[in-house]
Amino acid sequence: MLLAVDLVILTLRDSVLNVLLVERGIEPHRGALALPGGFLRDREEGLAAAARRELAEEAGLGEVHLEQLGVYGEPGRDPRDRVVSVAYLAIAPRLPEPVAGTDAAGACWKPVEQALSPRTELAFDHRRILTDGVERARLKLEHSALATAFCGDTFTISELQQVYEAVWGVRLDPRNFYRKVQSARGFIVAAGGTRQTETGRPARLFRAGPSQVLNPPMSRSS
Amino acid sequence: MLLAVDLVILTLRDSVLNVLLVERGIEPHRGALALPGGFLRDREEGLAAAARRELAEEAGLGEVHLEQLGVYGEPGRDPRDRVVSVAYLAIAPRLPEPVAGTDAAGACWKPVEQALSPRTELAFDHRRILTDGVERARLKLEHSALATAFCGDTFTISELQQVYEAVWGVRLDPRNFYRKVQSARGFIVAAGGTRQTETGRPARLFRAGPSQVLNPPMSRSS
DNA sequence: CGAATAGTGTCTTTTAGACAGTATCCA
DNA sequence: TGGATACTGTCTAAAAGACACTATTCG
Repeated sequence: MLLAVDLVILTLRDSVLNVLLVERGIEPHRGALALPGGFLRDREEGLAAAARRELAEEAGLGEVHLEQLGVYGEPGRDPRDRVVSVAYLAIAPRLPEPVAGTDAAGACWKPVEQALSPRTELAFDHRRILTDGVERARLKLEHSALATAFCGDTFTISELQQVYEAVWGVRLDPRNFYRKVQSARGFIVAAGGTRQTETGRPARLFRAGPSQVLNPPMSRSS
Repeated sequence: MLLAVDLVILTLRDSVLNVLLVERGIEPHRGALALPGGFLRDREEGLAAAARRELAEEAGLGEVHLEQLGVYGEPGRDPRDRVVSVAYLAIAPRLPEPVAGTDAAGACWKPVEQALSPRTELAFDHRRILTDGVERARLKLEHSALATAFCGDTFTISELQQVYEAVWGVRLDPRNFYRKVQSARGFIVAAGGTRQTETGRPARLFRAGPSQVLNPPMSRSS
């Protein structure tokens, strides 16, 4: 019996939700796309530690949001052996460019919609894992401060709004959104200073607040 | 490396949230209380299947709500060997009496509050698993039809209200609760007939509706 | 009848959502 | 100045919450 760790790493690129995928170089499913991951390295490695290691090795990512997604261990999911995989969900802020200093050469960001389309072949049960990961992210946006994990250290409110719009696939009213995130206590706190965009009035900067749970929660409509 | 399954089995007894615990007969933690569970029996047994088997063997429970809670696999959680445990959350309706036809003789229901009090010694990291299971149940009550899993096939609205009050530890207004559960579409449907209580007007019977997700969600206050 | 629980109606306060209007930048 | 985005104010409709009231049972 083998224990593996798989990662659903989500980020925003050009206001579109993307996931990090790697092209498999070995059988089974050689040539197909897969979630980054690997087997537990040694018997004393913790699960979360293994996830952080894979995150660094395969994606070059350090301090990002990481949470357990679930276990996928049905017999037959890997034709070689009985493999039980612990899936983790990672949320990364927008990165300079694809993936710098990556171990797995074939790693690339792909829009989630494209990755989940029937035309894309994903290895093993990674389609299910990715679906569950995206669903988890969508649910947690409503009730937790997860959205800030998609942003850099400081961010504007309209950047935060883009996170919600991209992950949920909806359009939100900027004016109501503005008041809503401000009224959710502890969600965001003013960081001081402003950020200039291409055009228009500069926006004030904020950073993630102390609260992990959102009260009141965000609404998916309007 | 060993793979185990542990169960957080919750039910209501006398309007109090209870969890099923077994007294350990072997080392380590001999004599301490623990969540029911065990190792995967053979290499081809699925995880959910193993959870269902343990549910039947250790608690005599058949068709109950069962969902994955998480993986607990930090090195050192079991002094014998590296054990990775997949925790499942099970919700059972109120049962005739303790546990009939049980394999583990020492199985008993215990109020969750008591089980989590500092005076009770739980084996391994089962205190954490139980805490997570109760927290999951509390969260899911708001947005899903999980509450009906605590009730029998048919139930009255005040029985359903007792579930919320016990799990959340709050008092709810019966009149507003009544309208609330009725207005959440697909939550409960009339089953026909009434149930007589000790005193007062007989209550109409309902059964679980088709919806798993509650819209609008239930509120924890008032 | 009174006590107790079931179920309905209605009022008030709060919140969500729509949207007009002002502020501050760039070209 | 116009155009764009940031931010504020205000109105309306919907929902949450408080609570009076009627209905039906038992003793």
